Amino acid sequence: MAATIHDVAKLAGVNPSTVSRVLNGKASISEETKEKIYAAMQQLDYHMNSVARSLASGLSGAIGVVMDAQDANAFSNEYFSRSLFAIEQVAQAMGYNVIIANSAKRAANSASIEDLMLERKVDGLILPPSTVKLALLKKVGDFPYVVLGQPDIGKQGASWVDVNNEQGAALAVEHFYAQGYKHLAYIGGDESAGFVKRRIKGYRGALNAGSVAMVHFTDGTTEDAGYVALEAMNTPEPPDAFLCNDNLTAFGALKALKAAGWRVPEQIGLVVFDNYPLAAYTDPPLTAVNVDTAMLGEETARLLFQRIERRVTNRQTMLCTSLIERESSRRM
Amino acid sequence: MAATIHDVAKLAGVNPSTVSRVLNGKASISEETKEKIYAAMQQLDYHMNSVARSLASGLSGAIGVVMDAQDANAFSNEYFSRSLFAIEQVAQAMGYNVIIANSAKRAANSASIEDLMLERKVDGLILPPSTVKLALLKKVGDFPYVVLGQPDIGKQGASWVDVNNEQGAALAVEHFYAQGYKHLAYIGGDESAGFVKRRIKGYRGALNAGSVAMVHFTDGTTEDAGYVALEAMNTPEPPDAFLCNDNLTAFGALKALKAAGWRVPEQIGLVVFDNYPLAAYTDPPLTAVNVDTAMLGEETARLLFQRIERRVTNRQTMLCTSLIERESSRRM
DNA sequence: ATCATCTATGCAACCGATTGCGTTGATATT
DNA sequence: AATATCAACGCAATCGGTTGCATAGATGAT
Repeated sequence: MAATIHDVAKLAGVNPSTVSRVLNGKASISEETKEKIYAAMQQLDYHMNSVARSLASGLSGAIGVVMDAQDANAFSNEYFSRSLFAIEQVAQAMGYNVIIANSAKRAANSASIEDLMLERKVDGLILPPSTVKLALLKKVGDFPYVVLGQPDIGKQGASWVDVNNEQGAALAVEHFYAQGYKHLAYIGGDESAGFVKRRIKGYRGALNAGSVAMVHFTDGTTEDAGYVALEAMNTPEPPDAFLCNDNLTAFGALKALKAAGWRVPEQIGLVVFDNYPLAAYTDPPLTAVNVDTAMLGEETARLLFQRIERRVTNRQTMLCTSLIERESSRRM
Repeated sequence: MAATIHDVAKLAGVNPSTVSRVLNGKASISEETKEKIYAAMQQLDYHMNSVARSLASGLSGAIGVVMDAQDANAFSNEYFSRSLFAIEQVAQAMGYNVIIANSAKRAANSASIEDLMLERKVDGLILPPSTVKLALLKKVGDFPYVVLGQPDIGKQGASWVDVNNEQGAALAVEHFYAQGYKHLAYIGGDESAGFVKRRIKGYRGALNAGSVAMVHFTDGTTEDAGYVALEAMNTPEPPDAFLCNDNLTAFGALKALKAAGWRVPEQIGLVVFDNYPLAAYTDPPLTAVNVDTAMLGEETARLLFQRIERRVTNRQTMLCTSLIERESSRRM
């Protein structure tokens, strides 16, 4: 068996509690005693049993990150992955572990998500907006959690961090006008999603007076995006620019438009939400509303740790987007 | 405070150990007593304290998945993400949690990875090939772990699960020949990576007798892939088909080739390793050597759990690839 | 009727830390 | 010199389960 705090104490000729104090730097311990204890730990190759510590301290030393990926493809969602990376960075710096859990495919019970909290496996939770409406949060009480994304509904006063979708959409609209596009359209996404609604709100709000807001929802697939884009072009007053809800949409629209003989960006401008790595390598490269996902994850994790330490009250944070201009919307 | 096993026992009028037995279904307990205990648990809204259980049982109930992402972009690596999704699925079905850890950006010490094991935070570890050479594994002893990917070096007898890269490359070569391409080239990747070496080995082995194996390494960027591809075309005997090491390479090569006036697939065939979701939406769509990443993750997790339960000895598994034929290599 | 078996449950040690309280000796205060 | 203060460390309870051993009662075998 591995050495325990008792073994170390015996070898160093002190009480286990003294070893514990050295380990945690709590009370005042003489240099001499510390030396002996460190030497003993070294000799026995001592490593803390974090489980025992958790039991005694009441803290698990882990946070849970919940996602709601319907399938492997959704999981691989760049947006989430990149945030997760940042979250892990922050957690590791804080000495915390990150436990991931998928709420979507739970075997008939999202209970296991709650159990992360109820069975004290984590000290805090990062949740996707979709889970906020669940019974889950009723049980949360004042358990520390932060929503990664603005919840559509749910109790007021929840902590969340999100990108400013309205601002991002407005940024794209302004860019379109600046480049001489006049008849804009929003394409892609699902009306029921809150972030889509907010983008459309920002898009509408930034339109010139008198403009008609065209919005074309899709089923989210690349194929449907292409189909819907062409359909939009086949109207009395076709748009000359598309703000694409996501990268799959942009890929589909771009492909279909080119195949139908439209020239991008000369005839039609394209801007996509989220600067997916490959956005720079399409033909032409896509102008993108950039979401700093690393920052998003970082802020979310930071806020969660502040909540865990009870240092702050609940709060909501929105991160501004920026525009990365590429060929797909360069007309001037 | 939340209810404990003692509270439940008192309310049910039994001994805590009896409650524990009911909880774990261990010994024989009368239906009558069970009823009383379940009722008490219900009434008190009892939830197991998994930390206490871990301490007593010596099992953490979690596995660790280590990755070595150098940056956020690498982390978002589809390949890894999709496997991770499958791993989480299997773990959740087994009642285990998944702790993720990034070995690359650890604050000056990969020690925190070891600590997952040494501090008993996890019962098993899924490691990337790169970590196998670390001092880490020296400390592993018989601690259960599985490498996700064939290690380049490291002690013999390690457990790993990987896709059969040689077979995949051979599959692509055979396909090229079947489609009438004659002068093949491998492009992309880094010579030092073991999986690249294995792909090239498979590629070479499948070439027709007398063929010259052309291999062009890149720095992994899309830009360099394009540059290198054009350079390859600008030789006395240019290739008429490229087997691309990864999707960024394929994107870069495709873009550069088209820009230089080459027609794909008529003049030049393209096959890419790994069926990245967007591979189907390039122009033309890319033929891909398909890696079943979900299966990869699933097998890896399964093997780990078998190792944890000491039910199997170490073993190595290779998954075969399949070819998804699309336009980029359709000449016939 | 006696003894072996078995079922159902209690008892208490244990897992490996943390921590409030108490004690001891040394230094500082007046 | 007597007392207050404080640094340094020991003691033992505690966190919430698990589990080997013991035991009482019920059942079965001979």
